[in-house]
Amino acid sequence: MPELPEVETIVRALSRGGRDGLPVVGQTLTGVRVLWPRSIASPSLGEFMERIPGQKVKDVTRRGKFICLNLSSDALLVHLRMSGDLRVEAPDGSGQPLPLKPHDRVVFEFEGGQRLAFNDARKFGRIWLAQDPQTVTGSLGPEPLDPAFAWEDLYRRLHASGRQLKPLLLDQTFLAGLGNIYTDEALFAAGLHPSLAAKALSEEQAERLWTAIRAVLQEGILRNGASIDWVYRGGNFQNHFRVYRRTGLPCAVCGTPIQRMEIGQRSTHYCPVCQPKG
DNA sequence: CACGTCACCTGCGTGC
DNA sequence: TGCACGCAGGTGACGT
Repeated sequence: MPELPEVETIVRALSRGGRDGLPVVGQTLTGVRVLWPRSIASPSLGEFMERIPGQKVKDVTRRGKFICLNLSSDALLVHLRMSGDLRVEAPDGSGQPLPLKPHDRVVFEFEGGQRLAFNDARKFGRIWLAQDPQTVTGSLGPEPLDPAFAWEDLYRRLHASGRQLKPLLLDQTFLAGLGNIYTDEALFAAGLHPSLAAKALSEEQAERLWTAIRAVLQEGILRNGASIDWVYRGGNFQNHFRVYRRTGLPCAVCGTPIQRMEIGQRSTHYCPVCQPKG
């Protein structure tokens, strides 16, 4: 499911409240229930459950598509992959434990009865507990919205690659945070064909791509992400897609039907006129 | 190194 | 109605 804007939306809600109304920052963990052990990537299940109780959530940050809950002595990292989500719940006042929802995989319990549920229908999501978050996120590429990330950096990295634009932009070690939606939208906004060789881009085209990537991510965040199908809650960027899942519909700029192709086993949507190959 | 293929999973929409 | 099939926001492990 979630790409950078969806993850950022969740991080902000966990920090300040929002979405579910309840922040987890400042709360102290009392324990964790693991209903699908494979959701825990590292350490072992036993160690994971042992190290959690007593740790307080200092703050919640994001690196690429990873959610990072910074605890008293560890970092709790969550990757939602395709269908994961985090849900904060307050105790209902009855004194009874809150019921689980379908596909709840891991439930964190806080002092005072509040909970944080990791829900993941497809079971692809993973959770890590690490002293140093870098051991998990260390190989990620630059943050596209980092003020220090300049268009010249993108240009240099594009020219260091022998790959096509689409698979390259999806590679998290190249740039952290883009997924299938925002890659297609960014390439459209930049007027670049998804199968262009990254090396072939001019400085001007690289700068356009840099601007486009940042603009679509910012717009996604502004709209609280995209909610598609049954998975994500709250965002409305899906109502503003210009190419993603719009196969056959007219391009908003030129009216040409949007086309769909496969690149690297991922469906790719583009306007054949606004995004020429040449 | 770049690329293709499969694996991991469940649920939903479509069409027969 | 039932069922097969294709498709889905992601990544990691392989083999070539």
